[in-house]
Amino acid sequence: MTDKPRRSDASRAKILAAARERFAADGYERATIRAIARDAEIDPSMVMRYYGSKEGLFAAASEFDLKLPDLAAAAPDTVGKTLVEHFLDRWEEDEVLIALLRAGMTNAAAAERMQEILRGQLAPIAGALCPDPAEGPKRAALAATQVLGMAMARYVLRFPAAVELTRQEVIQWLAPTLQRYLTAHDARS
Amino acid sequence: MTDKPRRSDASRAKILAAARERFAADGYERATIRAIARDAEIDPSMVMRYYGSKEGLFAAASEFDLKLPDLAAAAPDTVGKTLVEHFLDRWEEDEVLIALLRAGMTNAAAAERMQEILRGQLAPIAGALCPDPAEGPKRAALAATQVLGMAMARYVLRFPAAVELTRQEVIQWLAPTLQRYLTAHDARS
DNA sequence: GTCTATAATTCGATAGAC
DNA sequence: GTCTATCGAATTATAGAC
Repeated sequence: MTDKPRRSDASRAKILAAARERFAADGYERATIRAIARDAEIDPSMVMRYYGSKEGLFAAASEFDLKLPDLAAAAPDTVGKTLVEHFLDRWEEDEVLIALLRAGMTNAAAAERMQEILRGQLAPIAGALCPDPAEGPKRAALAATQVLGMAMARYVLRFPAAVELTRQEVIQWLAPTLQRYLTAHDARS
Repeated sequence: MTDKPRRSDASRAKILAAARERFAADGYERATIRAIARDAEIDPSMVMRYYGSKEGLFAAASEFDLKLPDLAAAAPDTVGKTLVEHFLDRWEEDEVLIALLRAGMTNAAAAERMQEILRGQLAPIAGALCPDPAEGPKRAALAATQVLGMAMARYVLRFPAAVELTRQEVIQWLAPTLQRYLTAHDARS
């Protein structure tokens, strides 16, 4: 499947890096191909040539792997804590998640990509953790509401009180919530 | 403070209603003044005349009152449930909250408006509920992460598993979370 | 592969007749 | 108050020279 390396691979990588930054910072519509090209020190027409259209560029720039750890292997009662710590790291090391979050609010392709990640990467693990495997999608969605809500308040909307939370505080407050969403036998436990 | 009714009040109201719909459905940048005017069956130049600019129109269309009930009066252990029920109603009856959520991701004025609502309307109540009144902003921000995250997943991104949750399920899963964020003595209780 | 030039739209905003 | 006409700027995308 892997093509032989093209001579333009360096340019393509620079474009993708610049695109991720711009989409993360400005959202889909405000991030212009011109600005991305300027950041990448490349002619705008090259971006079109390589990725066909703005949508194609976004699709390429928004591929993402959650890199979830093997939660089943860890102690069952530390699932929530492990997950919060993992997401804190991912939010802060990779701007693609922020880009998806910002763009997903107004761009259908971005919203769909988030759905794919949820369904393909988080739901299976949730199904393995919760009492009824059939509830995987539901448990994953619940966990996503809390994780995405924190990301939005802390990294996008930048509510002062959410930004000022220490890493430890985020972990301590959110871990029990995720633990319950993913492992509780029913909502009232 | 109240000016005498202008002859154009009906037009202004129609514009505001159309603006709320468009901003909620499309976000700030994709919602055009031309489209809003068309929906309101009014000339686009009238919108500019009445509200000065697109930003002015958004500011007028995004005024919002959470209409929070008097939580201190209710039974202390039903605070979470009461709050989830209230927000479910507000999300579904008033599109301004969705508009703010969508627009807040790329528009600074919208994000600021959300901060005002959090600080002015939710934080005081949180301060009255939690053990240490000084923690009002922090507790309110935590509650907001969960409430906004659910709204995003259910009404904006429309994750199937989040959309399919019944009203009862949303209440049962989220109520204990909000209860803990707002009333727990510390994160680990 | 790279760049210039430009097509084709669309937008917010303004000027001015009536 | 209402509308027509239009400006000026910005966008994605394309055609074609080198």
